[in-house]
Amino acid sequence: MAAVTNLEDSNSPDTVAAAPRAGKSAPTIYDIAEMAGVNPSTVSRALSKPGRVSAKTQKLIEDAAATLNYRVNVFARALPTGRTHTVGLIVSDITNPAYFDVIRGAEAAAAGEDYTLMLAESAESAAQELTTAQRMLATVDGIILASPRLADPEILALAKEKPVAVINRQVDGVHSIVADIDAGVGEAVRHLALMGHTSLAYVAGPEKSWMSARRWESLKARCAWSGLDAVQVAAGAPTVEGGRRTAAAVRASGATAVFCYNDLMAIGLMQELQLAGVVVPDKISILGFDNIFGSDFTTPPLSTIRSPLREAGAEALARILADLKGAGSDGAAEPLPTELVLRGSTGRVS
Amino acid sequence: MAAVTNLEDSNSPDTVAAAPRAGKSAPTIYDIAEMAGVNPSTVSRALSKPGRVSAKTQKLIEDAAATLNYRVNVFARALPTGRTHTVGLIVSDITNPAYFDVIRGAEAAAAGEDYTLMLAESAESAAQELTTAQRMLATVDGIILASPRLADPEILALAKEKPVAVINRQVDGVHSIVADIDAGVGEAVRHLALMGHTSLAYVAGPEKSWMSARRWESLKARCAWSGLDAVQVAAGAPTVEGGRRTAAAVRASGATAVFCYNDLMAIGLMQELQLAGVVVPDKISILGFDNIFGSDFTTPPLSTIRSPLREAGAEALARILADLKGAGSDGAAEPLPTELVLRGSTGRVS
DNA sequence: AGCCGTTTGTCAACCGGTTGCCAAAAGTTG
DNA sequence: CAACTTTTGGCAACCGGTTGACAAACGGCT
Repeated sequence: MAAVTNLEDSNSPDTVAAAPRAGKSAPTIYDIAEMAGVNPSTVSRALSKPGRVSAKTQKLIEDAAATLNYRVNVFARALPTGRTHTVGLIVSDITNPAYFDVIRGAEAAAAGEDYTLMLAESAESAAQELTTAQRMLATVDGIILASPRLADPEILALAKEKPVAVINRQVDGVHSIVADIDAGVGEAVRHLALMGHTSLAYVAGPEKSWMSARRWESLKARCAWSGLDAVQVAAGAPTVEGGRRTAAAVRASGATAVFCYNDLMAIGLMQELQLAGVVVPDKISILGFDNIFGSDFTTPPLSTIRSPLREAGAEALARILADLKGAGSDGAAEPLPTELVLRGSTGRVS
Repeated sequence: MAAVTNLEDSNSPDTVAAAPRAGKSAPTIYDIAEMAGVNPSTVSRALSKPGRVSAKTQKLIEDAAATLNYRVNVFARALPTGRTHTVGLIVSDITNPAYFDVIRGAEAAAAGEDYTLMLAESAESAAQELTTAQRMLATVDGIILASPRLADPEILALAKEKPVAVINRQVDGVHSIVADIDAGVGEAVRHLALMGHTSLAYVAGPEKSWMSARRWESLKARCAWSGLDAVQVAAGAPTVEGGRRTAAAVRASGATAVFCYNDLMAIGLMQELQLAGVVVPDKISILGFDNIFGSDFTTPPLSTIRSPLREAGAEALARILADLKGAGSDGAAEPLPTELVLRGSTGRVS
């Protein structure tokens, strides 16, 4: 488990000063109370309940707090309130660059609201995801699950404890942030059809991945509509290595264009195919999903369907904060847009 | 310790929109005390001070804790002790894949000791790194700084508060985990000399980067020893984009082989050079550092000097934990080994 | 049994905030 | 100016653990 802390605190990098008080311990609201000549509870209110005390006392207390360089003790605050100003984010695989943007987006949104992000990974394991989530439950105010491998009931159980938002998944009763993959897939299929492809294939990701199934359905539907063939030819771990392993099945399928569950797999597949002498895109076109870091390093650079991951992260965090603030959780927002990023791994059928 | 599969009441009040309901309060040591017929403080000791209570009572208490499915309230514990069982890790840029392994290594080491990792990023800014670190100080037991941009005195100041370990940097008086770059650089220079190169160049990273300076020194020393020319020709942000910007300077230098501060820069440089029609490695050989994810996606695949980042992360965490446990393990361990990874971006001089 | 040194468990005082309840102070109104 | 309403600040009781001091219980020994 790891956390991304934000840094709204504009405390001066005070070189020295440390503790104006003799003792080394940090100043408390009692110190402030004494200095301002009021009761500790008044200090507490001044600092956390805006408007509860008079402007005059407020100023008095804020000044005292400033000169003492006071910072709340988050543990002391969390003990009675249960609130930690922290939101957890669990990703299925931290080495998947696709999560960069999710993390960045959530982090930025958190920082803006004076919240801290706690990051953890589940190593593509549903069991680990569950234990991690339950461990987190004790120390965070809400949880974001990015591409969860958990089953719906488990997610709902978590949501009963604390606000939960899922990314790349649709779970009824839980904030679900999903990209409108139909848009990107539609664009891609149209493009491939134009290039003369008639037989498309899909390489699936993990079987527990809701998004993998969703992508396949979208592709299938679109192909049916366009009168193209579409088959799912393989599945595997959503990694470069996983993609490599599907090469044989893909070749055997005879398809001239193949969609992969994500860019990582697409890259692995392309590498393996090229190793076997298959020219991309002349012999076969390859498409990924996500547009991750490095997807343009390959030769040819990978064509892919871009998802607004950063926005997804920010949106997930915003939903949780809204829940926390008691604001009535609004309905499902409209899905985020996706778009086709055309590079060199797709081309005219030979 | 104990895995906690706690699904409790499965009575679903139908599809209520994410009620942040607190749930029935978690069991406390008071509940355990009552169940076991002892005093709460005895429970506390049984659970945290091994050997302080008799084996009989110990068992009694552990059983009660197990049946109640008890978990300590970390806030309640942290309040009087100040210990949070959390270690912070600050990386300079979370989108740099080089940190994947650092994070993974530290995370694994932490999990093994029942600690939690808190991750933060400083966005390559020394100021932000400092505020982030100071903010973290309040909630972690120790801090790991990966490739810090901070100045030594600032790092030492942090180390005075809580245990600190730095990765990719040498700071006297602070746990410093550095790779033995001389080994990898030596290998690389020997290889290039063999290939006929006589004029090498170095593209530096951020000026505040200790590691960048160190790499340059190592290269310079090695070249002097081998009778080769070596010049630092440019510097820039340690990113793909930063690497691109150095292309002109690199070309102008006339060097036939260039080391880049890291793989990201090497990739950017190579892309820009190729765009200008320079053939790699025929016209110019390129070497990176770190062996990051994606460095083998390029054409030609990047030759690089591999650092044991994962081990570094684990080692840093171990040092901090040792400090925390009071074991004054000061001794600077021997540096971690590096090695040359030869791929396609280096070759015989034309 | 009497004495003495260990264990082992209990009491109570924190750690540093939050918050319900109440009374004093301030502000309004007739 | 009295009666009444609204603010504002203080008191004290938590939140759930940890820990020093101390006494009761225990065990060994003469």
